[in-house]
Amino acid sequence: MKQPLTLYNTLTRKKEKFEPIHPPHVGLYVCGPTVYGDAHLGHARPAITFDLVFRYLQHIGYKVRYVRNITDVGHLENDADEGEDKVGKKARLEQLEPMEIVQFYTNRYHKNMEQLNVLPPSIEPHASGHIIEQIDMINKIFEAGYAYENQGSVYFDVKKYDRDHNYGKLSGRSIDEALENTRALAGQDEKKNQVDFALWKKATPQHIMHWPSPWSEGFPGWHLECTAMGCKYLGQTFDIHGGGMDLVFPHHESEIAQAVAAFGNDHVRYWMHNNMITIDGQKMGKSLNNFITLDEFFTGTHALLHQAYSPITIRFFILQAHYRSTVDFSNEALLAAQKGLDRLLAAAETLKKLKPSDKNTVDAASLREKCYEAVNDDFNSPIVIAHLFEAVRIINCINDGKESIDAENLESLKATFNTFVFDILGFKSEADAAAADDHTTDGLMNLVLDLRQNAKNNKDWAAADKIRDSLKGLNIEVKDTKEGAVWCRI
RNA sequence: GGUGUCGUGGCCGAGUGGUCAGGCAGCGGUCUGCAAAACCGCGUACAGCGGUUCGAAUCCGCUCGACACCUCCA
Repeated sequence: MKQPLTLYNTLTRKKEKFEPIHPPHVGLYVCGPTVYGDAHLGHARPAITFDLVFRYLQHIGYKVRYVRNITDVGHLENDADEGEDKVGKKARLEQLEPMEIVQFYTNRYHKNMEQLNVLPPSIEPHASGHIIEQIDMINKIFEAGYAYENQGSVYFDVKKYDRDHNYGKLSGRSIDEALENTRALAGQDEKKNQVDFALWKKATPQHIMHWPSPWSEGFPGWHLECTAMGCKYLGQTFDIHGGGMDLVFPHHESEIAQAVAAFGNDHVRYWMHNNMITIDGQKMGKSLNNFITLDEFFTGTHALLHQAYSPITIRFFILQAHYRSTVDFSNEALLAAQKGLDRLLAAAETLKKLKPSDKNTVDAASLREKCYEAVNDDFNSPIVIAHLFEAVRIINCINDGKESIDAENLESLKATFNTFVFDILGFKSEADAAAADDHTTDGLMNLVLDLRQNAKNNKDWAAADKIRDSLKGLNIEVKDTKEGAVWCRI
C-alpha cells in the first residue's frame, strides 16, 4: 500500500521523498486558528490542505497523529511591547470571560470544519492548557543561554542564537540585514535587539489573561505554544509541520530557533506551507478586513456574493488549485466549481448503476495509477481532479452504451473513483444528507413519475410538463433517460 | 530596500524542452414530444524583448507587471 510520496519542503525549497522517522507512524502538526472571530475562507485553506494530507497518509497505510492547535492566548494586536491580547480585547468589548470567547468561536470553527468535511485532528491542544509546558521550554532555553530577562519579561536572544546556529534558514533571511534595517528603532524597549522576540511577557494591569511564572504574572510569547505542544505530543523531532505561508516568518522561523535552543536540534523534518486565498488579487485576511466568513459563503449573505455556495463547493474550489498556488476568489470561479462538482457527483451515482458486459474498452488500472501519481507528486489535487473528470467522461459513455466495461474493470473503476472522490479528496453528496431519503419519498416519487409516464404515453404533454415543472418548484429535477425518468434534488 | 513567489486561451487552473491538461462559459451536432442531462466535434493560450537549442510556454538574461513576507494574520 505504500506509495512513493514526495512533498515540497519549505526548508530546502525542493520536493523531497517523504520518509517518516518512525514508520508506520507519522507526526503531523498544523497551526490552527486564533479563536477570536469566525473562520473565513482563508482558514479553510490550511484546514482542507492538511485534511488531504491527513487522509492520504492514512490511506497509504500510515498511522498518523495529527495535532492542530487552538490559539487562545498570547497573540497581541500590535507588536511585543504594545497592544492587547486579541482574545482579551474581544472579551472586554463583549463583556465576557475570555474563555467564553474561546469556547464560542472554537465551537463555531468545529462546525465549519465539519461542514467542509474536514476530519477532526487526533489532538487539538489549547495554548492556555499548556502554560506549564511553555514555561518549561523557556527554562530550557535559559539553560542553553539564549534567553534573558528584563522587567519580568523574557526574550529570545536572536543575535546570539544566530552566531551559533542560523536564524533565518527557513525564510531565507539574513539576520544581519534585519539588524541593519531596524537599528534606528532599537533601544526603545526592553529587548536587546529589535529582532529578539518575547518568550514570556509580563502582563499589564488591564491585561485579562495571565498566569504565574518564575519571572512575572504574565503570558507566553507568540511562537512558543506550537513548539511546546508539537514536541509534547509528537516528540522532539517529528515529521511534518504545516501552516499558512504567512507564518513562515517570523512564527515558524522562531519555532525552529526555540526548538534548537531548547533541545539542540531541529524539531521538524518537513515544513509544508499552503498559499493564500486572494480577493481582487490581494490576500484575504483579518488585518485587511477583506475577508468573507465561511458562514457567509454557506448562506450567501455577503455583498460580494451572488449566491450561496455549499461547503463542499468551497472544498472543491480550494482543491482544484494546488495548495502552493494562490487562489483568487470570484463568483465566476465558485460557480464553475459548483457545476464541476455536481457533474463529478452525478457520475458517482451513475457509476453505481453501471452493469458489466463481456466486452471491455476501459483501462481502469491506468486511471488508478495516474491518480496515485498525482497525489504522490506533492499532493497535486488539481491533477487528480482532472483524471477523475476523464473517468466521468468514461462513466457517462458506458452509460450511453458508447463504451463497455467488464466486471473486473468495473470493480476497479468503482474502487478508484470512490477512493479518490470520497476518501481522499473528501467530497460528499450534500443532497443526500439534506434529503434523508426514506421509503415514503421514494414511493411517492415513483408514483408521480409513473403518472407522468402514463401522460407521456398518451401524448398528454401538458400534464407531463406540469408534473415536471411543479416538481422543479419543489427543487426536484426530472430527467428523461433511455431507461425512464429519474429524479434528483437540486 | 531586503527575502521569496508568480505572470497560461472569455473565466478558473495544471504542466513536461519536441502530438493531449482539466473544469466552467461559448459555438455546432447526436439524442429527446419539448426541455434538462449526457455524448461527439470546435479554441494555432502561454507578459514583453533577447539568448541557448534541430526544437521552448517549459532553460538563461533583461524589461514590465502582480502578489506575499519583513507588525498580528491561515
